[in-house]
Amino acid sequence: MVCPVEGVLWFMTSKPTMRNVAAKAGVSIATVSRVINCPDEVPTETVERVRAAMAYLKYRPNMNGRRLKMAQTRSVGVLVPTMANPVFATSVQGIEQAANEDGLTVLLTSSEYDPERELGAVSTLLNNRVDGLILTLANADDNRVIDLLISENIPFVLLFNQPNRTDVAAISVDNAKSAYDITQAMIGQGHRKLAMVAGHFESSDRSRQRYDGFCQAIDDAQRNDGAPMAAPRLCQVGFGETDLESILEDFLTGPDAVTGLVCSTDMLAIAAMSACRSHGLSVPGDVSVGGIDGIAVGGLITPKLCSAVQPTQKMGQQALAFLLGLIRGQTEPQSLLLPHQLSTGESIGPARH
Amino acid sequence: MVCPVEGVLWFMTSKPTMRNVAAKAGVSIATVSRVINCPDEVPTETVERVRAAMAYLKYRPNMNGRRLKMAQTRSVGVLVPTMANPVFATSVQGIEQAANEDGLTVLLTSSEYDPERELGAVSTLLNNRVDGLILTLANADDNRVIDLLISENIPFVLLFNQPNRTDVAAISVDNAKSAYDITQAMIGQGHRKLAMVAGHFESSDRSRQRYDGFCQAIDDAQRNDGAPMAAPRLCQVGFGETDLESILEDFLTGPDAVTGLVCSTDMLAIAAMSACRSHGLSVPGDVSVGGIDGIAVGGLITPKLCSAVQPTQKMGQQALAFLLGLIRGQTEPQSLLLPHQLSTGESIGPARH
DNA sequence: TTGAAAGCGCTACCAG
DNA sequence: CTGGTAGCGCTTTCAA
Repeated sequence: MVCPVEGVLWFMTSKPTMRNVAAKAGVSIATVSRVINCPDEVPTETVERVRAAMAYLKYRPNMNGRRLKMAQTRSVGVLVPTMANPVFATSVQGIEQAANEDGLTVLLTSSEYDPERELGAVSTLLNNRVDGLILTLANADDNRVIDLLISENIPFVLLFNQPNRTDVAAISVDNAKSAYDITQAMIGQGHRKLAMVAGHFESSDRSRQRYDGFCQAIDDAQRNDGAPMAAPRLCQVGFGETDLESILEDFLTGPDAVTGLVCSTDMLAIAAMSACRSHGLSVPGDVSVGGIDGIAVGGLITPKLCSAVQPTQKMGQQALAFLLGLIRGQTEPQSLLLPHQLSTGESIGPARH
Repeated sequence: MVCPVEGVLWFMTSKPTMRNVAAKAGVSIATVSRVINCPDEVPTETVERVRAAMAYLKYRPNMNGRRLKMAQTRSVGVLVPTMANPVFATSVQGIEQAANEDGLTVLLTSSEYDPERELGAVSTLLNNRVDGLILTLANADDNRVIDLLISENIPFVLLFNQPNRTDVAAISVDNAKSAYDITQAMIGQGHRKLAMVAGHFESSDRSRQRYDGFCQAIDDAQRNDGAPMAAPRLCQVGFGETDLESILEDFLTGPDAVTGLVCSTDMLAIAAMSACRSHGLSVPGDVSVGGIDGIAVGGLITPKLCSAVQPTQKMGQQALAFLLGLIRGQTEPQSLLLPHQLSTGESIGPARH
């Protein structure tokens, strides 16, 4: 009986494997493997015969077979809150680009800011035996995901998170400092009544850190420069909130109306500016807005009048490079705080007519 | 000698496998497999013992082993030009969400609008034996990727592409019609001199299709309504172009200056509006701008004065549902044209963050 | 320079 | 209801 695997029937039935290539080229599968992985150790003539067979059969190496055998899977897992936020999306673009250059496969998941889904997503990624992970967590402190990753001893890099503990790898801007600088700049422009617009703290540790910086700046201005600052105010907005008009009403109207809004993120800044206009306020003029994040590389929009900018796509690339170092054991986990660039004055924006 | 695999040493050395679980629970690996895949066929008592062993050992099923064995890998590949464009990013968010609900793993790649990279990325995806693909191609006509996919007989859905051939699955708005409607609306507002701002045709077939619709609308207005239209003008912009100020100068100044710009995409509309302001023009007022795309669900910004909108996140979800149908063989490939909603008047608005 | 063979972790078939 | 077993496609010794 003809061995079906080296016969002809499989041709239409299933995808060609190394066996078929080997049979076609008249060599063993070990040789085919060598041609794929270390062609230098095989005579040119043989290499060519095998390559010809591969081309003829349209052979495609099965990564799953390889992964099962090898220690490394050459894949990385990525977890972000949502791709609907351009900040995260561009960072993923950076990750993907860098991964592509290294021939790594990217497995993508999103949590929608839900810690429960974070855990599930990471679990799936681990089941896939990724070599490492890049994550943006809702809250990086006391996080079960981090405990899990550490206990499983798998390399990971936090992106945008700025955790308390210093033994985990993290790449971020200095959230508190960014907010501090923006607030200070706005105070320098004469603002005395300021509010911060931020996401709920439980779904974004960045929010809380930025709020801290905001308060600190007001406090310092009062204390050191004797500026007659109104107490810092906070407007917390839930993720997914689509319209800030009514939410911001208390802040934008009445005798205690603020003259400036410091926003925790670009998206909130855009939303806030829209809300300002809905209330008949001009931006700038009656009110100023400042935002953190800044979408710079490949630059989309920076619709803020005052912003702390760090190119997020580049941050993604850096995160992958960092992760690679960890995977290879060449680097130790550490917190990397990237400098932000403060840009004041009006920048481009669809928000202005 | 103690069999190392069931001994104790592996504990620190390697990850636990079904063997270890089986040994711990005092059953065979076949039973462990059943507990995972069809617990109903196993007595409750046994199930619990096995589950306990899994928990104790922190067992994690290895998807690569499973994939090697099974016909389906329960993974899908996604290819977009870039995640830096919110339109694609939100669509990926939709795909990821839907995939997550179905327990599918998403492999993400990006082409940066480069056909060469498209082919490489898809090739990698196929090496991973994904069950199907969702792709946004630079140009879906006469595309080697499509030929490859068809010859390999693997299910795929085009997203945003609107190919000539009718035997491939595609989900898109009607590009020509969108541009036609926007242009018509602007003509209705009194504009007689219009230009289209579009990406280079070779890196986006949508651009060309939208330009066709633009020209058609002007032609029809002239022919049927006798409107004294100036000839349609075209400003082609390379992907990644960040500043349209000088590029648009010829269109915005001089005696032949246009009064309106129809933009092929949201991103271009944003950039165009910015350029208009740089030239001292108010938007709207001296000039009007209209854009196609529209980021609606999860909506970021729709900074257009006149736009054709179709929620892109939902499009991603639909694409995955469509793909699932193809994979299961329940659906035939067909082109799905989603309706666009024409929104005129000023709408700058944010939404989620 | 090459090949035979032993698995990687898993599923599914078949026999008990 | 359970266990033994034959691979899935691949890499990697170890011999020849």
